[in-house]
Amino acid sequence: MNDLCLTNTLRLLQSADQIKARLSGDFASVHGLSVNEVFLLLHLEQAPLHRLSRVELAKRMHVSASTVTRMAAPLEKIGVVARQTDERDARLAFVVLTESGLEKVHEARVTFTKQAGYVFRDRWTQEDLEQLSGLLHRLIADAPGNLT
Amino acid sequence: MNDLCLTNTLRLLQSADQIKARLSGDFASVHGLSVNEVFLLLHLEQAPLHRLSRVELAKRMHVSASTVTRMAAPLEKIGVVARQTDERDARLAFVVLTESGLEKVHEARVTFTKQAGYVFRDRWTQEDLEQLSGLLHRLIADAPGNLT
DNA sequence: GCAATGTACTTGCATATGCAAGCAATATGC
DNA sequence: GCATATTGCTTGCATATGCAAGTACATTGC
Repeated sequence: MNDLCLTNTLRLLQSADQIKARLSGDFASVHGLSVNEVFLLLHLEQAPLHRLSRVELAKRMHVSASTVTRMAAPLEKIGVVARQTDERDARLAFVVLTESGLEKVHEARVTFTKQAGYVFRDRWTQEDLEQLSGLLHRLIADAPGNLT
Repeated sequence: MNDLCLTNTLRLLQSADQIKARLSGDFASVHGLSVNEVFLLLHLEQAPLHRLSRVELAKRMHVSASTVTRMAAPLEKIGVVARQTDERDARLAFVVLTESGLEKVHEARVTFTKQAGYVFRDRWTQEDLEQLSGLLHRLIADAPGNLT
């Protein structure tokens, strides 16, 4: 039982590393973005008003606040996100998706979908996929920022 | 169908990030190792003669060769791995697990198993776990260096 | 046998990231 | 209301990592 938990955890992490390695090449060449940058944009896309505070982004991406600060800077420079302050709380500095950023994330989603298709290309039935989807959902259902 | 592939890929990557974040704290405090270092040791543990060349390690870990070179250095310094050359091919520089390294990896496996138990702690039946195990296995079955 | 090519590893440089400290604004206790 | 604590963000420093170039060795083609 516990060994099965270990097996599953190892397989999950190894699968993720493998998939991430495949994705990173594509995003870099097609969109000039890293996998993590695409995830940041996806989080903003699904957020109300297409914006999130930096700490909220950090929590959802499982990175530190400083990482979000530093990831946002170049994304601002290329115009896909902007900085927005809150009227009530001057500490808050939202990261908000721009029009251009919304386009970018739609393009990235196409690439992502295509690559995701390759990952499961062989011998995966609709039923298999739904089964996996359901099981994985249980791992992230309670966490904030589920992108699915 | 393709959307299901995307959903699964997103969920897989998000689950992995979440789990990795949980693990990293534990390995650091309990063993003084990073998650990636533990994976390196696990790869060596399961390899014939408990050793692998640096490029082989790089492939299995989905990192660059230079990363392996640099990861091995501090691990050598603390004595858990050693460098070993090949008689036939002087280019090869194996990373080999020492006795101390073997102990370390057994300890780390205990921690890993415990944390893996927490990940699946609630409402996961034996059958659920076996189902997930089987599905994830198909994602990494063909890749070299499956740790399970 | 030797030149050309390929492979294994290392290193310099650039980027990415976490932690701890610092700063500014808000919230809390009294 | 004011001192203290907390929160959100940024920055300095250390570590981690990839890419490209360099080095040493092996393999191939002739």
